[in-house]
Amino acid sequence: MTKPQVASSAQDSTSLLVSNYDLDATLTSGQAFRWTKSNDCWLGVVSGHAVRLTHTPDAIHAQSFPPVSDWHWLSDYLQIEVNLGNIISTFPKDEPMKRAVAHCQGLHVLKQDPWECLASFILSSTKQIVQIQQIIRSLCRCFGDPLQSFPDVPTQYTFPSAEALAKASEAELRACKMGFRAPYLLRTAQAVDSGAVDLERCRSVEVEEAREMLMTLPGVGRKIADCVLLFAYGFQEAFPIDVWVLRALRELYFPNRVVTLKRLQEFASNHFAPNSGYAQQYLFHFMRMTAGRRAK
DNA sequence: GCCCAGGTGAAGC
DNA sequence: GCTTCACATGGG
Repeated sequence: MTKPQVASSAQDSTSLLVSNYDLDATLTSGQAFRWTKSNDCWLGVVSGHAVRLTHTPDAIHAQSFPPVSDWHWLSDYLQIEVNLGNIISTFPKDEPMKRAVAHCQGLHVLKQDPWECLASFILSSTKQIVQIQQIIRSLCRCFGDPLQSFPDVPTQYTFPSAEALAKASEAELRACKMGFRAPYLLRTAQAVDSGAVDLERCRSVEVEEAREMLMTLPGVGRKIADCVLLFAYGFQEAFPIDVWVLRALRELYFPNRVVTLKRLQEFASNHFAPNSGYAQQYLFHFMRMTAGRRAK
């Protein structure tokens, strides 16, 4: 629920009323890579706005630069209207899922810009989250546009457009330390910029067709496609399986058995339906938060 | 030095 | 079809 807004006048801040929302868990769970925290205040860029967020028990307080009269872009990004209780009630009532839910109170799945999400996850393969953040920071400094921002923070940059990256050279991209992912990002940027692949079209087709479209892009396989389907397009049935989730499925659901990735993918989309995407994100965050201290 | 990280694509059976 | 391997880079 948002506070009633005065439609005509721009405001530099607002409060979004929330219940059962954990901003820290949401912004640190490996969905989005550009948020930084200092003094209990999250700083990021959403829809071309520099944003600062703080959290109290019943509200997320937001500041925008420049001021705006409509905050829908932010409440949509944060998915504050989503009722977590309803979603969690659809999870399987098994022991692993109960433990994951207990560790992830208030974790929401964001709704991000498709291009930013796609490009970010192309850069994510076999990288730790801190390194993905470093690469993307460097990419935004080199190819994004400097943003009018709060006077007391470093310059913020927009996420570079497909057009901007399509014009870059592979060597310039490699200078952002993305290694072998550089040609993937470059060729994908060119495909999106040229219109060969239309990211807007994924909004109006079924999940299978959207996944097929995304997987035609270089550097985009099943896992990265599923991340974009879930984190940008809101397909709740997507279930990205990375090394952490693979570990979760094998250790918690199929201990001492040999199960192929394909078989696990089939199991997951049935077992965790209809909100498998949320379930996946809870398992992912649970595994990372408890790494090294989980009883096997 | 080693192994691992929100994988993918190509080459080999 | 399935398995194996190279691919850059940095953290632990």
